[in-house]
Amino acid sequence: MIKPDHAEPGPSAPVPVSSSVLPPRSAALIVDKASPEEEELVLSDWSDDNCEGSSLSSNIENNASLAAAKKVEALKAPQGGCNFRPQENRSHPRIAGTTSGHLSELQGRPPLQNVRKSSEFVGANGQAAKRRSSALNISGLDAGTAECDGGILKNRPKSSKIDSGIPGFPSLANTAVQYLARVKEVYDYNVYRIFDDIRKKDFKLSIETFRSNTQLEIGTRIRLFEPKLVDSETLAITNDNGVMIVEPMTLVSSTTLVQALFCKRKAVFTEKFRSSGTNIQMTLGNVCHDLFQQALRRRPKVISDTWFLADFRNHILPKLALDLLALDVSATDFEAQLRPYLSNITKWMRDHMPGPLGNAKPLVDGTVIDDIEDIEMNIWSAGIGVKGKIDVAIRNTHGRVIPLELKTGKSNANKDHHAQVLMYIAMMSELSDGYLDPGLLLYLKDGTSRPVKPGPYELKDILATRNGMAGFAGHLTLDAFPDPLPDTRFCDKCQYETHCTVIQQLAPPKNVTTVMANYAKEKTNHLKAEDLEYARNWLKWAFQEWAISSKRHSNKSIFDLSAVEREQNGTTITNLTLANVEKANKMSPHSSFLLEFRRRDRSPLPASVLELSDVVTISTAEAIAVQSGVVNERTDNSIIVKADKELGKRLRDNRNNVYTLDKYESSSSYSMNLNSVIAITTNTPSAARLREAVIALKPPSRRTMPAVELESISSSTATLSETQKGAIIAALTAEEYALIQGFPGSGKTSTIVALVQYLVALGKSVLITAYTNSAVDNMLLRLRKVVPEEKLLRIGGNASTSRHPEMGQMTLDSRIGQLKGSKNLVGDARALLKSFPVVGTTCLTAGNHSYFEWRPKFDYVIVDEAALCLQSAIIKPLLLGHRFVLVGDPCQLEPLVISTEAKEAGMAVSLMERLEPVAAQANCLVRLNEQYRMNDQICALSSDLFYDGLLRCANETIANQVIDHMGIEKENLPPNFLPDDLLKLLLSQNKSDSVIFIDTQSRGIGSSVFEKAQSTTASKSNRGEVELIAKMCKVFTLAEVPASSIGTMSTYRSQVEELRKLVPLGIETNTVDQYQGRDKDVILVSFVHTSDSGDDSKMGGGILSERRLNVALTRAKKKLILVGCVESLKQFEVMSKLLGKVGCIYKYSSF
DNA sequence: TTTTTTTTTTTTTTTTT
Repeated sequence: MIKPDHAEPGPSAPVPVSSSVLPPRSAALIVDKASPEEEELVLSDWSDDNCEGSSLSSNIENNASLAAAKKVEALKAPQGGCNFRPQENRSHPRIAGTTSGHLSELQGRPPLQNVRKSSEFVGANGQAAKRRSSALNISGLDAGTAECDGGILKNRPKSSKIDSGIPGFPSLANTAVQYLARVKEVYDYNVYRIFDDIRKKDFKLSIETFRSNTQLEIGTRIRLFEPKLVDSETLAITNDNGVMIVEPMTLVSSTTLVQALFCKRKAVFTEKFRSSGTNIQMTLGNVCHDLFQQALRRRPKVISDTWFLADFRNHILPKLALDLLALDVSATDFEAQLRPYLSNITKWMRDHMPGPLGNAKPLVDGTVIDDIEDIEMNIWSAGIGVKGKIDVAIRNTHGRVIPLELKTGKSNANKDHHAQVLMYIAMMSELSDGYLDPGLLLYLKDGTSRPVKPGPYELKDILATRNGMAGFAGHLTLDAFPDPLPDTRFCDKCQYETHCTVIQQLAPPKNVTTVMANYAKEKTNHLKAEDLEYARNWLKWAFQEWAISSKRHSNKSIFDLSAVEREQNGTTITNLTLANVEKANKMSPHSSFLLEFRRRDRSPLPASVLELSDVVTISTAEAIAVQSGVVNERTDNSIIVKADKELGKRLRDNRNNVYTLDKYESSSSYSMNLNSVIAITTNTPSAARLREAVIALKPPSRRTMPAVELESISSSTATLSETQKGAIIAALTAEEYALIQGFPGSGKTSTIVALVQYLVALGKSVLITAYTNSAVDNMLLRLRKVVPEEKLLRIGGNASTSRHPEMGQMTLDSRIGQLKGSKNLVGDARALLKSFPVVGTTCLTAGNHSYFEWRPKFDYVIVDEAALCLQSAIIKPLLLGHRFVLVGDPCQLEPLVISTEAKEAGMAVSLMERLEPVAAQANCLVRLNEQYRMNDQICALSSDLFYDGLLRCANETIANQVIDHMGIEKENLPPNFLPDDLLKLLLSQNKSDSVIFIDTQSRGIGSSVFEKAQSTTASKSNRGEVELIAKMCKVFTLAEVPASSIGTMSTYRSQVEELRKLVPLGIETNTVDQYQGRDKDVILVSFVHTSDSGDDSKMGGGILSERRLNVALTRAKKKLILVGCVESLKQFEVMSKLLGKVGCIYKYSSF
């Protein structure tokens, strides 16, 4: 038996392979010139056998792999090509020569061919497209039609020659020996009947490896690579044969996977909670990566510490100010810590980069860099179910592309880093020819570098860990967390300590040591049973919501459907060409890039598919998700995506590339809600206070207001009504919190503005939040008129925020921009940013932005539209202040909850609604019941139906306002446009004609004008109502009612789309939900339902809720026109009540 | 069992057996 060479003690350092010694193109191919037969035989020279760090393996493994290799060889031989690559010969050239003895064993076999020709390499990027398109002639092929088969493209070459180069480990690129199956039946422990989607055939599958110890459930998807063929109908995965990937479309991030090697439970928290938080080491790491990659991109003439330092100071530091603030590190300190890294980066680049940048010295694996193939190469692999970003993809002089992973931490042998590179190697091999090239680790702290050589068993071990992770990651429930570590030594350093211990109480782990159980108990001692119950409910509901939404829009479809199919589903645009690339900021070398895509056939892009600020992935026919970005601009014909980097060189240059953009469904909002729930359980005084108010429902209290103060208020709030003043006083005197219920049109924004104005005058600090960016922007723009702009700061915000020029000045970016050239950036930024008394941001951003981590607490937190906000979304902002004021109306729209189960259990109850009874009793609730919007006819409807008659007009002028217009000449209308009596009603200036219900009488008549509501799979529409409403709008515009003061609305999205097509220009059409908070003189509502809408009683209940109807009825100031089929609508209780209140029901019949 | 819709780049960066 031949002993693997590196089983022998080898203290000698690897002999560097100089490129001048070896023939070009074959430096890695050790060829024994003496033996012609062997000339063809390719041996790897991934020399260096100081393998402790480079392999998890031991001698046992190597012996085993040798044995495995022989098996593989035996298996393959009959098929023809001999793909055997003797792994035991991984040694440096000198030793390679001495192994000819055992090489001779292999003589007589067919020579190896085409195994490692560089021309076969097909990378994820450039080369990929180029090579494959020429080889397969798909350049003329419509990528839209390129078929997907579970993530493995059908047009991938099925070469029988491809192998992994690692005996005992299958090629991941060889689709001929792959199975993508579903478990149909469980025969026995780890014996299944599966249906293979590729061969459309049943197989029996037995799992005989110790790596898989969980039973698969029926319906589970699995991918098998090169399983053992027991017979024509039986497959086996054994320790030595085959690899199984469970749920391959569930992508586990390679970094999470690596974390799992330390603590599986922590890794699952990372995937599901993604709690933010940074530290100095992480920041150093990010900066070093950035600098390294910048140098590779820009290739300065001379590489030096000075270049890096200048780049850092000029371009990175300004963006880093906020992070340093959060870390409380000065720029000087940070720079001092950075310097040693810079010299190591410089040294590595000078040594190893090709000229003129460097000296092209061989890397630690003996190979020489030819070029940099890609930077931050993004890979989504549905083959092994892993995703990741490869720091640097190096092309060496043999044409092989290998991953280089940069690390800034300690360089002592770290299995985790090794494992991460192994995943990158596997993913890259899948995209190329299946050969597992070794990768490299570079430690920038001390400049050491290590090769990472793949071994079959460690690869299998990591993939087994991935399978376990995928099970937990794909399972969105409170009990889908791995058991905690047995001991607690590292727990207090873990950022998920609270998550972990709280969830241990809510969902006890299956196996837990007493030490750990006690630890968790102790850490959660401050929580009462009701606190835990609250956390349990909200975590459970958040997971339910997440689970439903991930089922509906899953990023998995990118692997299951072709681009054309995905486009039909409306989340994708394909058949695109890259029309233009430019820098977002031409002055900055660190600028992001704007990638403009157009249809290849120049046709217009589908409307409303990918919209502004949607996150998208960019794919080509060959590789999924080569990059991600955000939609920055959108016209009929082009879409511009903003991305951190350019597309790889070859991708960009290949004119034949066909691109596909897919909407990326982010789950971060669910994570944020989950984190918020955890936040209220923490052991801090502010969380304890909030628990008392929110969970224990402790009645709030008020202080008495000194007379002086009272006086000063009345002078500065002269324009406000008495109730509005009352609201302000309630807020000012609240010890814990106050609620302001703003009835429709009651001027709650004015009240908030006055309150903030007064607080600022008193020298208090205020955080202003709302769930939506537009509500926050709206408030700040109003505030700007009464509070100096220097006191306002906007954190976060979307594209439309920065499009308000005035808003732009208030944003964090522009505020920090003002400090340009500062000698003490971090200190100055701290002083400046602390000085703003008023800060505006959305609820979710308040819970996530680093600014709020260091800033002193606010005196007040004011939440607008609080009744629209989930309790879990509101917790984090409330923790940022000493007391809070919730403003909203629980009688209008409630928080959006998709899961009916969660909704029925109470998830849609907003905090405002929850606190309302306690606050009312404690005299901490003020109702703004005087409204400044509707005339008394319109007001009465909502008042009677929803407010027990409390809602009333603020004054006579409001109560008596009627529509103002110029009248119309009948001859301006087409003949038979609308009946005369209807025209008269519409334009009537009698107040009693302010509310008109137009009964379309369409139930059951099958009229050609009123089509039945189209019950498609999606939304509903009613063509007849659209036409009627469009006609009425026309009447109003002819009578010179300004289009901007007319609005149309419907509960259904598709009806809104139909309306938008027909309604005269300038008239706004929205869903009812979108109209909340807004008003128009004239409002026309389309109810859509007719008799044949399906199961009416259930349907209407969902969409025609009391709250939604309340919003619909309270948007019009002077004229409210309701259109619907009375017969169909009156079966809904709330609608029949409404119909009883409407004075004027006009029966419309088509003619 | 249907419908509303806002957040949010992504994946990573480090530390610890």
